[in-house]
Amino acid sequence: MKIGELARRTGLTAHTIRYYERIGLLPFAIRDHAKQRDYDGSILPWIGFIGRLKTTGMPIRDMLRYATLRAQGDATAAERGALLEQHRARVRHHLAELQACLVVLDTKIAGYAGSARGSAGDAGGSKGMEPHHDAIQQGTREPVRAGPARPL
Amino acid sequence: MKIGELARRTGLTAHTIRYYERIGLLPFAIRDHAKQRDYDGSILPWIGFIGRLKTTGMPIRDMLRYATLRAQGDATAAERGALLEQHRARVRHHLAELQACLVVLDTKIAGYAGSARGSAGDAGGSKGMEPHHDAIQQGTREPVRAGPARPL
DNA sequence: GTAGGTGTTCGAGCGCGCTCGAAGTCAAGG
DNA sequence: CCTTGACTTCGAGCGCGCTCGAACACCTAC
Repeated sequence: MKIGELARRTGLTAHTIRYYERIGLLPFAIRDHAKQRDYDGSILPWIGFIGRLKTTGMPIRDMLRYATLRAQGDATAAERGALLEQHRARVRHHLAELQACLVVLDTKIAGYAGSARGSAGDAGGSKGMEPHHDAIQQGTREPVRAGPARPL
Repeated sequence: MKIGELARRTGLTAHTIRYYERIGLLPFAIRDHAKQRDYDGSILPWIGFIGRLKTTGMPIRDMLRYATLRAQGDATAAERGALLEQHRARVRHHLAELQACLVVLDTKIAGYAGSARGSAGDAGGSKGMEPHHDAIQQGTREPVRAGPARPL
């Protein structure tokens, strides 16, 4: 399999695949007579797993650590397991946060739906807002004016 | 409330708060006699909400859109509602993805735990891997060698 | 009066994860 | 033979979301 087909099958771009190889996230691919990368199917599960780590927000440097340990063989299994367990804990935490945020979002949206016609006012529950780090206690109403939003 | 206290209460840095004001995500704060920003508590729920949008992965430009609509008053309520609904759909989708990934992670970790001592081999289920975009069908085993991981 | 602490503006820089373009090589098809 | 197209390497550039430092202003306490 050449890089183009691998790209098609993984949803990555050829550029990205080469980039992953460059940084060591993918093994150095065997080249054919014309010095082109020649993949076999065994790379696919690994790329799939990388994709899942990425989806769950693992930074590349951690994936790299995992990949490196993997390359070192069975002796590193325990460390790899620990790494994944830490990651899982982070993912679970994030998941819980997301669920909490979803509830707030639901409330907010319900507020907008409720005030469908006529004076809308402050949609959704404007209390119980949690800050970035659980630091907000006080709460009145959200401000109505926002600055003259530059195009960024 | 001066910017330092607001920073403490929100978990943001003063730098970040100024940045948010600059780009229009926070309203232009009233300045006191010494031209220092003087906040009242009404900003807190808004910052809290921004934090939640951020947690759920909304890009700043979308928050900006929301903030701008908000600034335009009740007439934009419907559009704001739609915006949040779209966002909610994305968050739900992402949540589902995360949960699926968590299952895979669990399996993998169970595999590492199972092979605690002795020959570890390929920990976790090495089948059923989904690619980045559901494009991988084929699957054998993950590669063992990874390139000489450059420091990136 | 002076030191310390907190604030101000401005613009540059950073870390991440790609993304892209240039210039060249190679093989197959008409 | 010549075109087409997929590949190669290399290095620069980008979009995002901050992050930081410089140089200066101001208030308060000693």
